[in-house]
Amino acid sequence: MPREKLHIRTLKERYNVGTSPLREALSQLIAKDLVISENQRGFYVSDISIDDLTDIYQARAKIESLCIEMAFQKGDDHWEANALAASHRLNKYSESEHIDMEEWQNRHSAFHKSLVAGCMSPRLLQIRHSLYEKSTRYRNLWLKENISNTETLGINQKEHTELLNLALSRDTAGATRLIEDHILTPVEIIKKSLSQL
Amino acid sequence: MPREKLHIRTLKERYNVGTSPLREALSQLIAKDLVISENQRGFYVSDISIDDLTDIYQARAKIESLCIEMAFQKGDDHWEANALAASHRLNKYSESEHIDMEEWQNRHSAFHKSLVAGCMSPRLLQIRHSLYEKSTRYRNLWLKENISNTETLGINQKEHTELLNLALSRDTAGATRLIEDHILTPVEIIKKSLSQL
DNA sequence: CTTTTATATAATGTCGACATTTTTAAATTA
DNA sequence: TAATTTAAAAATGTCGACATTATATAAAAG
Repeated sequence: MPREKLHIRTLKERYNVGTSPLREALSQLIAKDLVISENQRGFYVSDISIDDLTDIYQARAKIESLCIEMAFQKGDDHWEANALAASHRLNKYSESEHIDMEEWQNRHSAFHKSLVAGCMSPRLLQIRHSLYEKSTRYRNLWLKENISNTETLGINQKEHTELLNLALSRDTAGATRLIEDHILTPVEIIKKSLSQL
Repeated sequence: MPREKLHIRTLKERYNVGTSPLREALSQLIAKDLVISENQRGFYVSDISIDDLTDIYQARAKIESLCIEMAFQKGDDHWEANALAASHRLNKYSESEHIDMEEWQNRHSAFHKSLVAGCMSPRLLQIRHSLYEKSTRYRNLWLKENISNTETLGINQKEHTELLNLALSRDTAGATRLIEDHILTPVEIIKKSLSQL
């Protein structure tokens, strides 16, 4: 849980590893902003907050928008084809009878990834991925609320097909506006979940 | 040097530390993309390349542009005042007799930082800083070329004052165009330095 | 002479013990 | 009783030794 102390001794026993690998693992989590360390005072799970939530999602929206803008400039036939394929996979699964949330998430993120891939910038894509990972704890709150909410999933789906059409017609202004809204949509719902904790 | 092997034994002796702190230091350098590690095969200094150079600088240009755009929307009186002050400090030093490159760099980055600070997004500013650090090895090549080049420094200075004016008049379109050019200017020069290595 | 195999050498990564620092608890003092 | 000091306990971070893996060298086979 956020702000929870991470005792070296406990973690060593839980994962059956020594000091070195454990501390290196924690180093990697620090790089992902999931863990915080104070010198000589140990490790803690990073805190979460509404401010942090909004900052991350706004940054994500802007970065995603930027990647899409660049992708619309540089994207070639293969980019279009891959986006079309990813959209199809997501569409089919969203219409299926029983929806496994993990599989849906995979296809969902694969679709968005196929769109931004056209920007051809390893660094921007890396930044985008990093922000996505940082939003995971908040996204999980959204998933718990909407695990069986078919209505919001339907709206979501409409936005995806619209996004694909905007991509194929290279409507940059429309796409950037839509994607920013699309990403920011869950924020208000998550805010409520957060204040209930 | 890029691609150089980093031997644990050698580093331990050089810095008089044990295994653990050394490996954690290397972990931090890996997070900064300055070091690469292959499992059971040790650590290496990250490679540099023209592709990487252009990618980093283009990403920097876009992120800086984004931060400025947001700062122009959200910036208040204090933001304007701080930018004005930072500009003044940079201006005065650029006109001074003897220029110490380190001090110039401090004032230079402080000026740009004062502009983007208005965006009020810790995450975006963190991303920006991270990219700036990643460009350091390439920037050093530029500095070696232009350490005593007063002409390029003069052009640079004009752009800075123009940027401040655009900020005070909230000319977003003009500022984003200028800042992207401003950041990308050194790229061609660095490319030449790189191909000479 | 080249390629493959076996051996020796060197380097990496992991572990548990130890020294240092922080935290908790008790005792003393105001 | 509250605050400060002192002592005990617990946790962190560092070190050097050891086991494992990769590399370099030498021998053997084709």
